[in-house]
Amino acid sequence: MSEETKPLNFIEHIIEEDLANGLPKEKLRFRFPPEPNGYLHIGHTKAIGISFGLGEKYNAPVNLRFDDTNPAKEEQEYVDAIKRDITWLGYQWENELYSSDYFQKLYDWAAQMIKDGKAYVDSQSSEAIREQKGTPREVGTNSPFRNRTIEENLDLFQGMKDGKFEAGEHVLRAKIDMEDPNMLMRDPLMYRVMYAHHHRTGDDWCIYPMYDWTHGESDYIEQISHSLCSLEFKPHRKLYNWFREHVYDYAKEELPMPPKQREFARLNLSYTIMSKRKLLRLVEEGKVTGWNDPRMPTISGLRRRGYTPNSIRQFIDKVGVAKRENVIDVSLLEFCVREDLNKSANRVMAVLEPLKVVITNYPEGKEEWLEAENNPEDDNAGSRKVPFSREIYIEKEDFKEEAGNKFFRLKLGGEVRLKNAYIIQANNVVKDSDGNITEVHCTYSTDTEKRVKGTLHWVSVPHAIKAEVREYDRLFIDESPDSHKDKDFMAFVNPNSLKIRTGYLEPSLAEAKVGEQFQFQRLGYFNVDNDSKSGALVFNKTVGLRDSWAKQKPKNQNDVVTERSRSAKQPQQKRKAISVIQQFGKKYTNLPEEKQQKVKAEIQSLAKDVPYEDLEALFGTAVKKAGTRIAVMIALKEQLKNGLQRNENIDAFITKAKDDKNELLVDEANGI
RNA sequence: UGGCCCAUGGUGUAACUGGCUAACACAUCGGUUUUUGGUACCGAAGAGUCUAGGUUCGAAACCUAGUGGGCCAACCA
Repeated sequence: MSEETKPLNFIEHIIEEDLANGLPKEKLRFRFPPEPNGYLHIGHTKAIGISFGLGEKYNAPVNLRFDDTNPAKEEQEYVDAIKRDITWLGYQWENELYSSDYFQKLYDWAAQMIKDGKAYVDSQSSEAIREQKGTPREVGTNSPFRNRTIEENLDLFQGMKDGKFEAGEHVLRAKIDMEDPNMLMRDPLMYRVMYAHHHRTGDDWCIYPMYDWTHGESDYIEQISHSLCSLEFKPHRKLYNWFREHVYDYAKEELPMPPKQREFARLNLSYTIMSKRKLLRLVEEGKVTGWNDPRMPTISGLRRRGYTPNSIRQFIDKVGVAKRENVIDVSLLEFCVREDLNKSANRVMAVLEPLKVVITNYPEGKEEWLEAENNPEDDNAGSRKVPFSREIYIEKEDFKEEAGNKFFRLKLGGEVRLKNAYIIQANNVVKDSDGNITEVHCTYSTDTEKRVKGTLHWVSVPHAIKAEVREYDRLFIDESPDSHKDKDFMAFVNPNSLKIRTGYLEPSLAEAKVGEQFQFQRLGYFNVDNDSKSGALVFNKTVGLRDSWAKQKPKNQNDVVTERSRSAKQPQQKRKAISVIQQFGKKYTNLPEEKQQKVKAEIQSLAKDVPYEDLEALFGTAVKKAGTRIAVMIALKEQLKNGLQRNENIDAFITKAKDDKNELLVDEANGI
C-alpha cells in the first residue's frame, strides 16, 4: 500500500485523468508488442515493466502480442526466448497473441479503405517512391498512380494477394498527403508483396502489412486502452490516429474503444549498448560467447550473470518514467542486485588469490568443524559446519609484512580474526628465491572474545575444493559507446571484460547447483554457471560487495575498474572562488542579519582570489536572482577598493542595481 | 530552409497541476554499530529548476523569444 504515497508518472497521470473523465476502469487494457527478431534486453525491461506494471496496478489485462509482420527476420526461436524472459521476470500475460492472427481482418479493412478512396496501389520502384517522398525539409510529390480508379485498385490488390505479381511490383499505400510536414503521412505503405515463409502463417500470404497499419489496428482489435511505446514512435502517432479513425468507422459497433498511443523515453545504461543489431555484432564477431553471455545486457545474459527478477524489477521501478533522454548509471542496477541478494544469498567462504597460512601451534593432522552462520540477514537460513586445520588459505591482499594502522588486515606481529574461527597472529614469512611471500606462519589463540579490528575469510587447504571463477568487468570502456559520431562502438570494447581464475572454496560448495547464488564473504555475490559439470564447478561473479576500503587505497595498476571509476568520479572537487561567492549569494537574502554579515566578510575575503573577468561575467545575472547580484556587488566593491579601475560595464551594473526592488542590493550599490 | 519532442544537484525521477526552506533514490563524503572495510542506522555536501524577457501578490510549472539536445527521408519494427 506504499503505492498510495508514491507520486505518479506522466502515464499514470494520463490514465487517472481518463478514469476521472469517465473511462470505466474495466476497460483498461495494455499490451507488450515485441517483434520476435532477437533477444530481449534490459531496455525492453522498462517497456515490459511499464505495461505489465500498469496491469498489476489497475488489475487490468496485459496482452503479449508479437508484431510479426516481417517474416524475413522473425523466428520461432525468438518467440520462445521472449516468452521465457518475460515469465522469468515474473509477469503474466492475459493472452498470447500475434499480429499475424489479424491478417485477414486487416486485409478486409484495407479493401474497404480502397473502396472509400483512402488507399491505392502504387506500381513504382521503391527508389521512385522514396524520391517522391521528399525529405523532412522538402515536401513530396504525388505518385502517377495515385488516382487509379477504385475498381482498378481493388483488382490489383486482389492480384497482389493472389500471388499474381512479383515482389516489389506493386504496393498498397494509404492516400493521405504528400505535403504533410510529417513524412509518415506522405502516403505511407500499407502492404508489400513478399514471398517468404512466415513462422505462423506459413505460405498462406504473399502480401504482408507494414508496421504502422498493423500495429495500431492490432491494438484496436484487442481493444487496448493505452498503447505505450518509446519516444521514437512519437511521429507515428499522427498516422496511428489517422488509420484508427478510418477503421473506427467500419467497426465501432463491435470495437468501441479507440486506443491511444503515448510515448516514453527508452532506457539507456551507461557503459553498454541497447541495440539488437549492435548486440548481434558482438555475438557474431566473437566478442562475447552468445546472446546470454553474462556480460551482455540481455535479460538472458543478466539471468546467467546472477541478476534476480526482483532486482531488475526494483531497478525499473527506481528508474522512473518520463519523456527526456536519459542515461542510467549502472551503479543503480548493481545497488538493486546487492540489495536483493543481501537478503537471500547464503554466505560462504572462498579464496580467489590464495596465500598459504601455517598455524604453527595447531597440531598437525587435526581438524575441527566449526559452526558458521549461513545468512545474518535471514534468521531461517540456519548454519553449516566449516573445516579448520593447520594450513589455510587467505586472500593474498589480506596480508602485508608492514602496513599502517588503517590496514585492518593481517601484518607481521598483528592479530586478525578468522571468520567463524580463531584469532591468529602473524609471526614470520617464508619467501621464494624471488622474494615473493609463499607462506605466512602464524599462531592462533582460542580467545575469540578478544576485540580485533579485522576479520578475514579463509579456507582450509586440505579441505578446499577448486572451481573456475569468472569475474566480469564492463563490456565497454566508454560510458556511452554508441554515441560517438566519429567512432564505431566496437572501438570501445573492453579487452579485459573477462578474468578467469581458480578459486579455493569451502567444501560445502561441492553440492552447489546450477543457478544457485552465494555471497563469497567479503568478495561479492556469485552464482553457479551452467557451464558447470559435476566436480568442475564454474562460478560467475554477479557483482562485488561495496568496498569502502578499495576507495581509500592507492590505485592498483592492473585493476581497470578502480582506475576508471576513479577518473569518472571527478565532478565534486576544488571549487573556484567565484563559484563559492555565487553559492553564498544564492542564500544571502534568506539569511538572518548577523549571518549575513559573516557571509559578507567571507565574500570580501574571497574577492581577492577572483579574476575580474569572472566577476564581470555575472553582471548579466537575472534581475530576480538578487542574492547573486548582491554577492557580486560586494566582491566588486572589494576589488574597486583594491585598485580595480571602473569601466562602463561596472558603472552600468551599479546603476542598474540602484534601481532594484531589493533594498539590500540598493544599499550595497549605493555604498560604492 | 520544415515538423515534432525534451531541458530540475554528478545521475535518474518528484513537487498535491500557480503557493511553506525544491523532495526521493543512486553516487559522493563523514560518523555509530558489526566476527564481512558488507548490511543496518545517523549525518553532510551538492539545484534558485538552460538563458532572457513577460503574466501574477506569488512561476520549476503559464506565455514569447533564444540556446542546447533528441527524433523524422527502410517495400524494418
